[in-house]
Amino acid sequence: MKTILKNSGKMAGRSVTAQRRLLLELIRRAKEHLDADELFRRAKDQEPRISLATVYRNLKLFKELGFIAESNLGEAHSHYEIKGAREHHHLVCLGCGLVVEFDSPLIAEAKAGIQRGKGFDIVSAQLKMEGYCSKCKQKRK
Amino acid sequence: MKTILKNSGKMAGRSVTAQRRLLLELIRRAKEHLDADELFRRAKDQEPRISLATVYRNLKLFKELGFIAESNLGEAHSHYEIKGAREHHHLVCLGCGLVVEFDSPLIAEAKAGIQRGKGFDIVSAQLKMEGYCSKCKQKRK
DNA sequence: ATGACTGCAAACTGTTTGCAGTTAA
DNA sequence: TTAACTGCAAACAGTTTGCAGTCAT
Repeated sequence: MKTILKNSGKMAGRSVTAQRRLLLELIRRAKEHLDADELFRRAKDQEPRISLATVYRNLKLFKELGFIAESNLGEAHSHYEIKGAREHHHLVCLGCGLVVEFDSPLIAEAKAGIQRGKGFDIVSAQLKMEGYCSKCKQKRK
Repeated sequence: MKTILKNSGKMAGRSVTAQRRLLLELIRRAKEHLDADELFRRAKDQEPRISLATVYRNLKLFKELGFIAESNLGEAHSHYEIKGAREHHHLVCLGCGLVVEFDSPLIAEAKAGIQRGKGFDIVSAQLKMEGYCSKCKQKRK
């Protein structure tokens, strides 16, 4: 975690604190997408004095620095995850809340097209599809 | 608006109230995406006694019935719009907040692929891209 | 007539902020 | 040393809910 903090040219003027190391480490380790509250709970296990405000402040910072990605999966609150090499997208079941990740080369293609067509410099693309999974599809009939 | 309310098979058990007619009409008329508060403000012009709670309750209902689509464009609150024939997507500028709508046949293609591959019954697909518009691209250098 | 709907105010949830003390550089 | 960061508590914005009265059917 030190690596990611130290290596980024954008980290200029930002301190590497114990809280930041811990939070980034927890986000990296997490298999699923974490929300702020879950991250807070996990952080508190190891550092009981950490505050929720610090979690929010640093999530915001990590996002600005491009370390993590934010996604709004239907619910009221946001989820976060480490920005990996491959961009992936979300398929959410409206019946049971199941979230499936997928990737599609078509999205990258669309991105390139839009970039060219609209003169935008695109930083991230996020596709969210909603529907019913095979199980819930049955029940609805 | 009566039409949309009356014709839907799913409208069973739901009353057609003046507030619902008004809200749906306002959403339909709006060119841009409305948020709950803006919709409330517009509704109040014509029906001063309407409450914000009613706006929220009905937005939720309209969404359940499939009349409108919800989108989270980076900000804290949601935006709504009538579900039209053609699905469109959003390109948001991180610099100035500009929102551009676009459509891409590739998305429909991706949808079909996922539907086949994952056994999902897909109801909606929403692609959000973030980046910097040509103007903001300049300023950042 | 009666269940669905509304307005109102109060409650809640997720997130942000002011401040005084602490820490990384 | 000092600007950046933290914890705490209080403030906020957006949204939801309980209740008593009103309206659509």
